[in-house]
Amino acid sequence: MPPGRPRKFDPEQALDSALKVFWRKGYEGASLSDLTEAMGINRPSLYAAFGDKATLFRRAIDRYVDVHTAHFQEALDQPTVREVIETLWTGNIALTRNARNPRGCFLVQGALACSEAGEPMQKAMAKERARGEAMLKDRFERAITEGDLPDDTNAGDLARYVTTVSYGLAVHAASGASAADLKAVAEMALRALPNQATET
Amino acid sequence: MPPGRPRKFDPEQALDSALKVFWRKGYEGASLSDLTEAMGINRPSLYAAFGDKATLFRRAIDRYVDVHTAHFQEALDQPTVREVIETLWTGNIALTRNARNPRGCFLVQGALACSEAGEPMQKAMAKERARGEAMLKDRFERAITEGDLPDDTNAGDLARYVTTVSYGLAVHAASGASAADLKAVAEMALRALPNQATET
DNA sequence: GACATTTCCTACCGATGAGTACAAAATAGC
DNA sequence: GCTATTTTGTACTCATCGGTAGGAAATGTC
Repeated sequence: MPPGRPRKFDPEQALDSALKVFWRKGYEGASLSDLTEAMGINRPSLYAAFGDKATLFRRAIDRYVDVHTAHFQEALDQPTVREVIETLWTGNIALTRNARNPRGCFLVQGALACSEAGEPMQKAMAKERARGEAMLKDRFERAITEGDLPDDTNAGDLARYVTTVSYGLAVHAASGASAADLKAVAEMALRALPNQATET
Repeated sequence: MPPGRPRKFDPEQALDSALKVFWRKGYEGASLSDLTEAMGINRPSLYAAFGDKATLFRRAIDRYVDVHTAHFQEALDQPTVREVIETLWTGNIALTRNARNPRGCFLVQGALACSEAGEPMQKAMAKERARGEAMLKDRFERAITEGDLPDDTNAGDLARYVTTVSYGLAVHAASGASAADLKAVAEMALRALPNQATET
């Protein structure tokens, strides 16, 4: 144990609490009072442990990606494109409708529209979303070489389509759509895949 | 002309300016100073003409629906379901990427995540989105009776799919995706429609 | 020109925003 | 027990938030 008074809170738990506040209220809608209350710590402790509000938000982004998007890698590891996308959307629905978390996707609603002060956060969220899309694109390019997708498939367009549906599902989830409703959308959206047209 | 000092601004123009601020920054990200500056009026004039910030926001919603979603009715009037959806998505892309307006869809990003103070606005936006979806559902039910859609089509699911893609396109547009990119997504998304599977 | 009416403008209000100063409290090492 | 070190808690800072008071200015009516 290092010298000095021991801290009375677990930084990881506190970060999880902060993430939930940002997730529900967005970067600008979350006040420091909201954050400290949810984290169970006082203001100076927050600043000592996490820096300012912007830094805390960035930490929350990383935490979200680490903890709540594990299904993303699981999806990429699926053997077929159809399973990749099915796993992703199913995981998205489970995530955005998980009763233990705020509704919707943090990366979509955390800082979609905001004032100048929030623009760096807006960009950070967009960058993170783009990173996910790029990973999908890579996965689909591999599928083309493997013969799992037709040679003339545009992997970038397909990846963008998949993220488009993901984001749309997230908006619906934020407004309270049920998991069953979202599931029906995902099933329908799967029909757009190349080589999947006549399977249903 | 009524008695009293004449107002020096056009309320409709001022409302358009306020809408753009809300559109870009969201309900909570838009300050009264942002609003009055963009509207070219001072604070008491704003309050006299529009009431408080919440009322102004609601007026902005109505204005948005009236002015910027005209393509929605045009889409509903199309003879076939495919054309309905094509017109809708094409119009959405044109709207959310119009250089004269903020990027993205006001109804999606205006109040997706916010503090308690913004919750009534959040609900108002969701209600407006749901209204659009309900109109699509009605249109698709009509298409079923007309034989334009298979009898076993679930009109509600289809409408939700269409709005899901719309919202996803809006998120992409807000992050700066090009119209061409979005158009490619819309084309792909059309492949999910019943009876459209093998047409491409 | 006097009056009623409406808008405009400056200057303010209390509340809350993010961020911090400073001292008391709690530990480790000696 | 004493010192060095770190965290905690209270109480503050200043800027900005949404909203308003009150008087000057600009019109129509008489």
